[in-house]
Amino acid sequence: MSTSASFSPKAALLEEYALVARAMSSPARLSILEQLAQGERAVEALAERTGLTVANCSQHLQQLRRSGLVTSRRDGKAVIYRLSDPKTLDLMDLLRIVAERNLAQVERILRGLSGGEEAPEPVSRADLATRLAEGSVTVLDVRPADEYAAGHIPGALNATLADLDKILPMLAPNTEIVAYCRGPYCVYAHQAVAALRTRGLNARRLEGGLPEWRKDGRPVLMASP
Amino acid sequence: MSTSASFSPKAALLEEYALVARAMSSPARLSILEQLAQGERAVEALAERTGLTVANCSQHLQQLRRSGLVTSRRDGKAVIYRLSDPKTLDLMDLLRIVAERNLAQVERILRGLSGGEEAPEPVSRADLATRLAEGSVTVLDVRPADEYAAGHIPGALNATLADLDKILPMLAPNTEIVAYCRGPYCVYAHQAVAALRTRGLNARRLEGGLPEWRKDGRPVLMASP
DNA sequence: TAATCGTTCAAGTGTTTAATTGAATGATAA
DNA sequence: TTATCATTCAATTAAACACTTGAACGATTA
Repeated sequence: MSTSASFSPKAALLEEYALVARAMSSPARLSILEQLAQGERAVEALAERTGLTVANCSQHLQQLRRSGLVTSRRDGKAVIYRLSDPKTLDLMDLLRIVAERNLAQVERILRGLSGGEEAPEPVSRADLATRLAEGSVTVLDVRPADEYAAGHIPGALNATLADLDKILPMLAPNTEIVAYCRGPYCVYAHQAVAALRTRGLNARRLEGGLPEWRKDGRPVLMASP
Repeated sequence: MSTSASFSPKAALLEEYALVARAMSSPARLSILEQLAQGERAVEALAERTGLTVANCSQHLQQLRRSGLVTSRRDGKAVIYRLSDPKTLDLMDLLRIVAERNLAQVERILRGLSGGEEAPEPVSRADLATRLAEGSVTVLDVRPADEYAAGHIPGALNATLADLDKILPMLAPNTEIVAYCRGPYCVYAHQAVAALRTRGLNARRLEGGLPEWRKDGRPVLMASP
């Protein structure tokens, strides 16, 4: 081009920034990042949870590593990956927010998740914390049982979407239910809220998910070892 | 995996988020976004300032439009593009921050801009505002003259890197100089600070650039019409 | 109405990417 | 050591992308 130096530092910087954006420009890699937001994971676990083959997942992880978003360490035979920077969570969240604000398609999909009904405003984490202290709320963790076991909001019940009916008897009809899942990219909480509301229950979604709750420094109950 | 959008709503959502990230995954498009952060622009102006051909620039703009990051309107013969959402600025800034924190290469390039010297901490916008009120600082706008004319921080001098020596006599040696340019993606301020410091002057960089200053609601002096 | 100008489209070329398969690595356990 | 297991590499195919060129469009002006 017409820039003064053949290797302008500015172009080099833009190249690096673009590398990070490119790492986030594939649904598969966003899915991996969402998993890593829950905590560090081995390749096989990531592959299983994202529905990718192990080899393919490994390739995507290499790309994420080149972009600096994840790092890895060895633990025996396994290679464990993790997010290298908590700010990556903020970046993913902002990416989602910008997409929601500017892409009509996103609005449409989210509306579809709520069964066409108007979804209520989510509950902020601060609100949930105060209401938990009062005991004026039932918290529902909509993630798979193993993720619940690895850590959850103290006092939360656990049920996947498929098991939702089984815990209905435990939900007092006049107490509001707050559902959460993995985080802003996870749609379980959206779907659970829609399902509960069609059953006449008063349910809302927690803003963000467990990683955001943890990042705020709020208490998380871990499984006893 | 499936390229056809909505098998599962979750996959469809990730696809949309990835679309936004993909739009930011090219140096050319980041360069265009940086220009649009200054204000709305016609295609030809964007092409000239980014060093792209008009046709190529137009293609990139189509992609940015598909991702929802920019919108356009017609003004006579010209089509004027602008950022559709101020949050895009935040997203670009966070992308840069994450890249700087996690890619050693970025650190290296930035160090190169400062001539190997340790660069001083940038001045926050709040600090500059109070020190401007005191008159205890000289502000230097390092952008091209036409961009300076279109709006700048009140009281700022203007000089490009090439013209820096011409304004040296106007800089009091015992008053700190604060240099700014287009924003966090622009390297002019970095380079100007390095150049001034080798001349023995006390210079620092403003955090962010004019778009960020404006976004904070701080005063900007516009050219009289 | 026709001519003009800025912008966009369509087609072609060379490069990069995602995903698959099967083989190669590297650490552990027998 | 050898066998085993999780992970990565290498080679392949099909798809997507960046950029160029020249033509087409749409609003303005002559």
